[in-house]
Amino acid sequence: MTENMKPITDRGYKLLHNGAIALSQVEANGMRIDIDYLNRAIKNTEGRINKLSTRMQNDEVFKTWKKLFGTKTNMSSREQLGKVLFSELGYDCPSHTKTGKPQVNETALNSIDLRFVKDYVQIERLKKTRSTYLQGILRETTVNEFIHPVFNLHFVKTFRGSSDSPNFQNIPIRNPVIAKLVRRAFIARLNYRIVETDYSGVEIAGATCYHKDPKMIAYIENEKKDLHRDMAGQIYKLSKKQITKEIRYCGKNMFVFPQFYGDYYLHCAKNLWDAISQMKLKTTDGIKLFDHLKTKGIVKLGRCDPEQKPKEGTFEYHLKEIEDDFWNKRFKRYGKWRKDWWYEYLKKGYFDTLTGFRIEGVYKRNEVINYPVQGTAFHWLLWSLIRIQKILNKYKMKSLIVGQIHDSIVADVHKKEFKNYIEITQQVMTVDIRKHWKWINVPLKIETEASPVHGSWYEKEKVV
DNA sequence: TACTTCGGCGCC
DNA sequence: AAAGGGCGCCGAAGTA
Repeated sequence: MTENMKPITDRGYKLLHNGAIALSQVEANGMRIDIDYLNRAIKNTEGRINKLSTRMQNDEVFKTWKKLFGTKTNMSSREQLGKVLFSELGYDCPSHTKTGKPQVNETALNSIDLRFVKDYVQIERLKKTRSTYLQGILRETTVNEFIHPVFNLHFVKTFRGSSDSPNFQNIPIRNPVIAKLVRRAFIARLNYRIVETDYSGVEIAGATCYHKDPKMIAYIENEKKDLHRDMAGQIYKLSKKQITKEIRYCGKNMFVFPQFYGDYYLHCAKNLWDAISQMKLKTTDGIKLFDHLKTKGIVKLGRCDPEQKPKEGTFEYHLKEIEDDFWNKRFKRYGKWRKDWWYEYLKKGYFDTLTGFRIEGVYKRNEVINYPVQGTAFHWLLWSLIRIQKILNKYKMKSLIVGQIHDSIVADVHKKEFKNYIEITQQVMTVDIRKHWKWINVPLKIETEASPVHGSWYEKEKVV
């Protein structure tokens, strides 16, 4: 256990006890791996890396690099690349690390328009894929072609779980090309299909059990209401009809979630503003967002200097107003909870989760607000996993739980048990759990995705 | 050679 | 008043 966490109720203790037993079975089950595919994929990736590498070595920038570092030249050294770009070639260094060195991450590199730099970013992405994933999974695959990832319950200070050897919880999914390259290696057993069941919006629901804000409850209960869309509309001054999927995405991932995690308007304003050009945002009627905002009187982001008050009429000023409105009007009760929860912690020196644990020690405000929510959300998943596995065992079903990713359960489901498995997860994760924890004050929803029989994890598709 | 720290990046 | 929460794994560079 981490030093500052302990169960303070019988239920809390039992959850971890039964959770450890359940996860040990998950580990023993393991997931089937296509070794032949992995070997092919490694070779292919190798080829792509070599091709890019050759092109880079013929580039003018590389000559400068070699002049600077001679025999010490290492094309995968970010530090060296930083010196080449920011000291030698005179490009602007947008930011520095906490130890004062130039930051050479993807954001910084994307600001430089050179083929050499684009090739570098691409090659690093492929190397990450090769080493951490393709080779990393192959290394952990046993002679009978299974991996058995470890699922820990006692390392994470928020009461979440973690996974290692290999880490089952960070397999690529957002970049579709990389996702396919890696996930194709995870395959279903013969006559089985891979089924992944996610709790949707679980942290928002978890938080609602603490703050009990009636407006948030309404958002969750009413299928027609959509917080991310509403915020996107307020941010970019749009009507519901004008909001595209991309614009909603920005509202969700650059305002709503960051705000819940304790971010503030300056950071949000900058991201939301940059997204307009980077994602080429347009309304559903094809109007560029910059043009649209101009008609509403906003033409500038503002200086985004934390030391200075934002000027009226700027986008940052607008975001400051939205943030105020968000916490003091729209979700007034939630905003009050955050203050009360923090001051209560300052008085007592600890805080308790609804699932029966105490977290003691020195924490920052954002940690005190986030830990109970993150932990509670994971405990819902863990409780469900234990219950589902018990049912699978009790009825001697062939289907097996093979992994857990914080708010989702991955199983290898026998083709004849598919419908049954869906019913079990639905019952346990949305109905039974609310009988176990009476303080859950919002409906819980799940989403299921499944691969074809004999398919790979990459091929999963929504089950309706 | 073995170990640690840092920065980076994959995921929720 | 402060100003994004949580992981694990990799390679580079420094140290012993």
